Amino acid sequence: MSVRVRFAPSPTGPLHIGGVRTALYNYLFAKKHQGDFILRIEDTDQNRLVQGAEQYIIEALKWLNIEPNEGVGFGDGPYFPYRQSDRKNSYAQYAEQLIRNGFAYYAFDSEQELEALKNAIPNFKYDAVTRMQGKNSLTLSTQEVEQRIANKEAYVIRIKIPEDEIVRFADEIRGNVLVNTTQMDDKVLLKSDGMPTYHLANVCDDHIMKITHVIRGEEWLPSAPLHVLLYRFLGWEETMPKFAHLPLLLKPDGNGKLSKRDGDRLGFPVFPLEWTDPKTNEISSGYKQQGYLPEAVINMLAFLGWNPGTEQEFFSEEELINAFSLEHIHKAGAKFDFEKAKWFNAEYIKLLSNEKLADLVKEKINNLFGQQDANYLANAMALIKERLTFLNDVEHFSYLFKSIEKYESSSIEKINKIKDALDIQKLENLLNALPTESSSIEIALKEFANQNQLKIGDFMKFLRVSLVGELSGPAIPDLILLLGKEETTKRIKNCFIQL
RNA sequence: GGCCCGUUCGUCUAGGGGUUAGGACAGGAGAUUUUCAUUCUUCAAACAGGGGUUCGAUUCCCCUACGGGCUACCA
Repeated sequence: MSVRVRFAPSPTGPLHIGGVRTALYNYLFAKKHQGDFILRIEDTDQNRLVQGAEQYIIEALKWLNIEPNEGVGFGDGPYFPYRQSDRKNSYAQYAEQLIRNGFAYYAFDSEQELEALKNAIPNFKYDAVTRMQGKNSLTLSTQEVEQRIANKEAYVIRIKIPEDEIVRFADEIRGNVLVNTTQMDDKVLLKSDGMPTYHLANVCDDHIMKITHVIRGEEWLPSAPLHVLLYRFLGWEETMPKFAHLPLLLKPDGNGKLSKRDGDRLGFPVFPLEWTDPKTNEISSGYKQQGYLPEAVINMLAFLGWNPGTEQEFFSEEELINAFSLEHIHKAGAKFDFEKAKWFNAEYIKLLSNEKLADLVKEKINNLFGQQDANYLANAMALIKERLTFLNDVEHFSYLFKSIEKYESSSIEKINKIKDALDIQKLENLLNALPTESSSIEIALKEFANQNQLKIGDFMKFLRVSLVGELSGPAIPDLILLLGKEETTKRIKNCFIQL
């Protein structure tokens, strides 16, 4: 049987980086086994839908190149539709089937009645010992139940959890997990608005869509026994998917799982793409807009909870697919490491060709500094590639694209004394006759300094401040080569005058 | 509170009955460089605690502590 896995987010907001990792692991697992990766939108809670969230999920997966081969936004497959609200009608019949077979029941308890029960009974849960105190088809006569339904009275359908049984299943990551049904409660399967809850919808759809492995976050572990029971009661236990519950992504500091707030608080993105909340207009930053490369994000995320078992740390997507396995997933939660994310990104930028890098930043550069020649831009990238942590860092290198507007004051102090010793006319002559190869230029500059009794360090500092505006940056000869004789001469004269 | 899951350097992790407990990020020191960055070398840094089992436990078992998750007509 071929592997089929799904990523099933709920469109209640932008896709969180933890969700992205879940999607990634599903994707890698599917590709590794030549299986299918499905995107299913779990929008059974109509109250929590957020405008634009579904589209965001689709775009985020596209940017990261973890594209499903079936599902909402990625072309229909054989189990269309892939949005649960569009499958609404199919769930009630399964809930009814459970009732017919004695595995579920109607419940008419109002919100207030439930509240009263909670107040009256410490640690109340709707279960084998308390369900006989509720208003449901177990306590009401058949006639009354029919009457209430005929009267269109609101009701939910609850699962009837067995009284005292051990439910067990083998988690692919955690091994055997067992729970006694006395710990479980009669969860609502079908809500009063006719929508299924996650539990019912998820089990039905996974069965119908022939999902073979459910790979999801650890927050689902406690409800896995409920799902196992549902498969059993629905008669699908034979083909029940395997479960793999992933460790959670935790806050970098302190405790708890990573949340949207942590990004704002600690200054790193928790979302792949920038997101504007449609209600509050609040903007949350995205990896893309911050200048991350999708390959770096993927590589970084892959290593948060998984390892290849070797010391290799850079993986192309193809290598990731080959190396991936559920056995190498760590059991404990992983604190998100922002420093490591930055490092991965810087490394991936270094791996880029000058042309590719130029291509990625040209829009930003052109907006900031005016239209640049493609060739020039690529040459400029060669000089700063190893200085970039993010693509956006190119904005700090204005001196490559326009003349120096102001010199850093502390740098000026350090080169003041050179003015008396330097013959600017001689220097201009030198520049006019400069070689066209970096190391030769360096030799020529050093000779010039020697011949004119200039300390090489002072001379270089002067050149640097002239060309850059401050005392840091790429090698002087490379800078001269990039800027060209004319611009170089202009900047040096300018600086000399202003000193 | 109850239930479930977890615990190796600050962080991500490898390992697994006998190892100098390995790597990476971050940090320190040094080399290279006119500067910064890069690169290279190098240093420091961990098996939560207590009981077992065993000739031997970081590794297996139990307990405790700590951390996390769940406990909705949310997913």
